[in-house]
Amino acid sequence: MAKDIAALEEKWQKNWYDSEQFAVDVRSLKDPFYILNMFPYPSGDKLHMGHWYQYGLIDTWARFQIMRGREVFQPMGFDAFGLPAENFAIKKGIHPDISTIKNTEHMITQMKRMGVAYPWNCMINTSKPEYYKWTQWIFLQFFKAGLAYRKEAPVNWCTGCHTVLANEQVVDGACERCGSGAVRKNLTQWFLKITDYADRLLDGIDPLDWPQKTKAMQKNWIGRSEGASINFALAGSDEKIEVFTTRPDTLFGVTYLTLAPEHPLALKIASPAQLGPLQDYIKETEKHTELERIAQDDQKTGVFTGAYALNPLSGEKVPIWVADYVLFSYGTGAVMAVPAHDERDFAFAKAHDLPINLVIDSPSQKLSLPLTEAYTDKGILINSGEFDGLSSDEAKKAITDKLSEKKCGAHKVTFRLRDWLVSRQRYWGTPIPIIHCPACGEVAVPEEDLPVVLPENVEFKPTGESPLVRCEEFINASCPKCGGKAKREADTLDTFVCSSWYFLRFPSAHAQNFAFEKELTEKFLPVDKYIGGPEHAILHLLYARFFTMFLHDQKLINFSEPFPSLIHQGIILAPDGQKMSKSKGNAISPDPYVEKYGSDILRLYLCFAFNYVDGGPWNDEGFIAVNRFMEKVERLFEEQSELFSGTTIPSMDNLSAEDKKLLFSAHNSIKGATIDTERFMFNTSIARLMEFYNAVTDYLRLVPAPAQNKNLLAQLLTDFIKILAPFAPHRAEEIWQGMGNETSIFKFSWPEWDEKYLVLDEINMAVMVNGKLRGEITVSRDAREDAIKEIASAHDKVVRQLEGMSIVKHIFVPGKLINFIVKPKS
RNA sequence: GCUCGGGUGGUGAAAUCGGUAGACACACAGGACUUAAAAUCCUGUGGGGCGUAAGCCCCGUGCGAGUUCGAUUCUCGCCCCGAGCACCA
Repeated sequence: MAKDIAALEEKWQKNWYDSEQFAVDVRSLKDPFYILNMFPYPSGDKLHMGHWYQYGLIDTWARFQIMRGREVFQPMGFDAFGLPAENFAIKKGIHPDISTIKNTEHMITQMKRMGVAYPWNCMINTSKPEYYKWTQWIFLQFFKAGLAYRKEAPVNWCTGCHTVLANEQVVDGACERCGSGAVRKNLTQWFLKITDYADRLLDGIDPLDWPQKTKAMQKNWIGRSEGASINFALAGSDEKIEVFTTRPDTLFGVTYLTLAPEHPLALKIASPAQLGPLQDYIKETEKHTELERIAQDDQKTGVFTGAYALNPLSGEKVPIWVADYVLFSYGTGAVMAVPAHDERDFAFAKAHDLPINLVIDSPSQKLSLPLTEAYTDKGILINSGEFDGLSSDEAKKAITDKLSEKKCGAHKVTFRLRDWLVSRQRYWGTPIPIIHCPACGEVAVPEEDLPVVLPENVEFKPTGESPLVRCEEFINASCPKCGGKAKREADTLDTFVCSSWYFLRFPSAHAQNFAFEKELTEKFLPVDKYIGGPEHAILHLLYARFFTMFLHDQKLINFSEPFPSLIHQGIILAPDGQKMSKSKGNAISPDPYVEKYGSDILRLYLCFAFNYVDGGPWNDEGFIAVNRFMEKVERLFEEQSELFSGTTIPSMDNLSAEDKKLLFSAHNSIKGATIDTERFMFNTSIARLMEFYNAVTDYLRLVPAPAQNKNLLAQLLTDFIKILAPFAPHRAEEIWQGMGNETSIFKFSWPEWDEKYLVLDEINMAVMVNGKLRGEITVSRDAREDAIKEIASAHDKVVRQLEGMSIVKHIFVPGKLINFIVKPKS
């Protein structure tokens, strides 16, 4: 059996791919329906269960859309640059270019074994010069627009991967890839100015048809806070310290200022006596990884600078401290500390014996010094001069206005989002197309010289310095401006840059002269339905939106959101309910199941056993169920094979009661499967299909052969197999061919249901007494309320319930129920 | 700590503009076919109680309240699980 299935599936794969049935001629499509799966990175050489779940079931959805008459475009490519692919190559001891080619080829073979309907003619690979040439080109557009810049900044350095990381790639203070601790280093790096788009990225979220959670995560990541920037004058100097606060209402409660260790004024303002300890402290904080800083989060360390600042409104003189609980990269890198009304400031003040002044009174609890904890809620101002008695909200505005008036502060909005660090000190990535000239500075590589090709013969093991630095023929160049001796930028681009525009490339996958052809791109995009894992909720989805907005502003495309509609597939867990992982040894490989049962059965199982967006633990028993169903279906079509020759379109007059019942079930199933498949409810779609099957076999069993309506059966079984087709494409093609058809079932359209067959002559209605179900009655479809009331009140059980009771009123829901409200007779 | 999900039979799960909870399966039990088993087909299957039986009654969607003729669905409070964020001033 197993062998036959393998041969059967291979036959149809050959059929589809040899005839290029699913290839797309992008120019001939009029109204394309763009279904996009997040593309895989070839960090391994095999498709895992997650790939099957995503690509297999979305292919089912795509085939369904094809049969519904849509001009489906469901392309596939490979996100081949980047650390995962490079680390794989290092582990195997081969060049990443070779391992990438091998891995992608193997993955394509496996996808074909899955039987996906991809337009292979539109495939892309981000590590090929024909692609990364345009990644470089887009980078240069950012550069020319002033949105790609290089600066020295404290950055996250991964000690394991020997490269800097983006903020988004640091998870719990560690590298999201290798888990090594990230240390802070001051380095000169390339950034993309995503912060310029913070407002638009935030405002664009609400209208998106995305999972609620993903939208919330992205909003939190962008993290808009409203407050004020306030200037504190340095006592005895012209110097000013700017702080950001969301609580200007607590300004009179400031008892000290705190600077981040990296703050440029920190050492500058230090008194001679404090300079030594301060330098030691700053050096000490640099050594710690983010991980260590988080671990010691209760102990608030810091050192006094010896300098003082003046409160702009109260004129009070407060000490200035340096502490590493203040982040240099957020706000202004300096905060006004209000220990009475901020937990962190409170902890710091306690630890270093700094004064605590109460300036907000709680409306609900009595506050008095000494406080046992900070009171961080809003309240009424006290000890705040002219602002006493105002509420926090009123005071925020009043104090900010006053500061603006005195020109020492202003209303300000700050974002949590930082600029995106895109340079990496690793080999396997897109070279940054910049030349450093001693005379001209950073110069863009001229467009006609693109791509800047990644050299092959490079010792690429990570050392902390870009491997390209040591590649003489690469690094040495002449300045495009002055022609003088210059050096190329040796860093490569983060792989997330490659994937921030790939969706634009697919319709013009092989274009030589453009990153993407404007007309085609605008015809295909934005993507109609985007599918991928929830792990990209922030990183990729945020970057891609940023790129799209930028390219829109450059007038290169006419839309600014790439993915108006997105869903995340769930995660298939190991049978123990844990995440599948190689290290835990609990991973279920799809391969043995494909070998034993075939790819359609694996696909069917994944469709039927889970709610698509939830996923869940794998279990073998459900697998047997779908295999059994498939075999029953094949047997049914074999037994009924004579139906498909010699029958004609059924007459819908003179149908027997059984015929009508069958027709009802069939159309009910068609309707359910259509609606449910459209909304990714594959499990219930298959349940409807099983009901359809059960209705047919009940009919065959209960209606004597001579009375069976052959024409009707033939018609309905034809509908049935078409519904099955997207879920079990190979097996359905085989059955379809067995029915005498010569062209692929996917060239035929999905069946339509007719509401008129869903209207029954008689309907069941619930009968309730005081809201409790007491019985069921069968009434004629067009029975009137009073007639139904009469029948219902005559029902045995109702009669019993009505004993000694009088009916107060009744609730009637047409077609559903009648509910009698009764009370004891007085 | 904050944000967002979720909690329904022995199991995977259905059903929420409030309207007959548990569709469709798995597993299990009984039966048919078979020398036997497998496969297949039929019947039953939320829990509890009463009854020889047909049947009847009560309880039931994490827990406790509330709104309603009626709540898995809405509101409030709580418990538990998952995911994400986390010194963001």
